[in-house]
Amino acid sequence: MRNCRFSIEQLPCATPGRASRGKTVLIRIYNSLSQRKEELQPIEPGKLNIYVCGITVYDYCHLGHARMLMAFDVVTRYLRYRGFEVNYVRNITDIDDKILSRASESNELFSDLTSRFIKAMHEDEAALGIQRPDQEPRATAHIDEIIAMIQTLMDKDFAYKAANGDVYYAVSNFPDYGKLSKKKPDELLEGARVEVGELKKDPRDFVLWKASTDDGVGWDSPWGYGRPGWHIECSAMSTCALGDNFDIHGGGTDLMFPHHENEIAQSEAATGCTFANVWMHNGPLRVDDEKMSKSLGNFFTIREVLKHYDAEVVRYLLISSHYRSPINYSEQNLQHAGKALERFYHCLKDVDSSSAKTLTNSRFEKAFMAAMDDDFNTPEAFGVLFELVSEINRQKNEDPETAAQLAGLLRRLGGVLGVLQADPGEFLRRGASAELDTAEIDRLVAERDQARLDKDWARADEIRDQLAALNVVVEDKAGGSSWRVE
RNA sequence: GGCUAGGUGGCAGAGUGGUUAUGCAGCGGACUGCAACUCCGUGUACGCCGGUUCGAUUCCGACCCUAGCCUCCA
Repeated sequence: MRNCRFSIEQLPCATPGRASRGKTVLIRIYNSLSQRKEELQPIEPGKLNIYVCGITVYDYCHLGHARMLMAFDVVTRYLRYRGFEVNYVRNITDIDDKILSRASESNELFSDLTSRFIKAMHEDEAALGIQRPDQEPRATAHIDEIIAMIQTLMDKDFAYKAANGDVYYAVSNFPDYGKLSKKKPDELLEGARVEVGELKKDPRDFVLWKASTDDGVGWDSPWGYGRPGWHIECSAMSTCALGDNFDIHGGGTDLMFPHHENEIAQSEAATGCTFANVWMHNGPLRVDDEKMSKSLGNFFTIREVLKHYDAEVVRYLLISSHYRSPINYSEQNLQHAGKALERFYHCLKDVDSSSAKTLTNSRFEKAFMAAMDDDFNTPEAFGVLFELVSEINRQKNEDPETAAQLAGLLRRLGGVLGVLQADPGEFLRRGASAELDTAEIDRLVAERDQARLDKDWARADEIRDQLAALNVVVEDKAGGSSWRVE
């Protein structure tokens, strides 16, 4: 059974699509920290501060990144649709060992390398229809805040300088360490794979400031020239952007330990406040049922995938499973995703909703919200949208006006999830390759229509076969045939 | 080994203490010149073994299996 982790419990006077500023909003929380479903936490009316661990920009974004970006894209889109004023912050880690080694390989400034990949990331996001965060802080722009936080930790005896110049966090001084990932101190100490360095006082300790060696990249600090550790960057950037305490902290489930655990340790030790109220972790992405990795040869970047598959199909695949479940990226699942979208677009194609009255308070919209309120249950929400498709098809002939309104609703709710915004005819013809002579196809289809009017079935079938050889399928309709690519 | 999360019909994927998920595929029907497309209808499911219960896929316990994390990782 799937536990409810995060559910919008109550939103008085919530007029869908309209801001409900100033209303009292309660969020039911059942997250990794509290493990209590009943716990209700009021949040600042109408406002939600979200911080998500972003990307370390040393290469093109891959499908795993897309999964994370998509999960929180849907979260923020839905919360906004529900009337929340969302402040979505997602950082960029632009200083890191991997970045430095890549820069040295390609013989360029590390900042040039990160600039390139940040630009690429923005392109990939846009291609997938992912809305940009409200703030996108970069680690290198927050060195002062990072140093200040480390200094605070030093002052409070939560950090110490080691013999080699590195500064470490003293885990043993933070009693709650492990509360997020539910690890007990002795388990961590016993873990055979935790390195026992002479520099660390405790094997669980982690680096806050790395003394810089000979690569030349670094900043001056009270502990000497160096650069920040990864974990402290997120603590400093989130606090700087959203304050000591904020509503939701997100990221991939693989970051829960040690990254998010360390963030809690750093921030709560430094500020004395509860760090994030809710922790949301998106599940992993797998490829053909295996972990995606370069060594397995199943590693895909977003831009590679989008060369072969439609962005909306990829989006549908990524959000048709629950955000916490693993997703399996495979050819077969992509095809299923494409088929599902075709069903929606076929429905929309036949009904013109452009001039229809906006439908409010529909039972479909209520069901949609009920699904999404319950921890962003996108699979169930899509189930509701498919029911809506059935209803539209039923009403199409009986009550076109109602059908048009329902189609408008379908588009509007699809928009909340970032899908169903394309022109239906255009979507259904996507995949038409450049070699196809569309004018010639149009001519053949028209000729076949005439042959059918003349009841020249032999000629009509001949043309149909001819088109089929080009992978073109004709669809006969009352007012003339259309075609699409198989 | 430790921790965490799972095991649902041919596939994908929700959910529930007794009542339809949904999509794809299959089957039946409508439509069609015949088809295709589309639409409508339709199912064989809840890892194994115990327990609680009037009743469990749903709660509890044991077991088996899988994945993630424990090292950089979204």
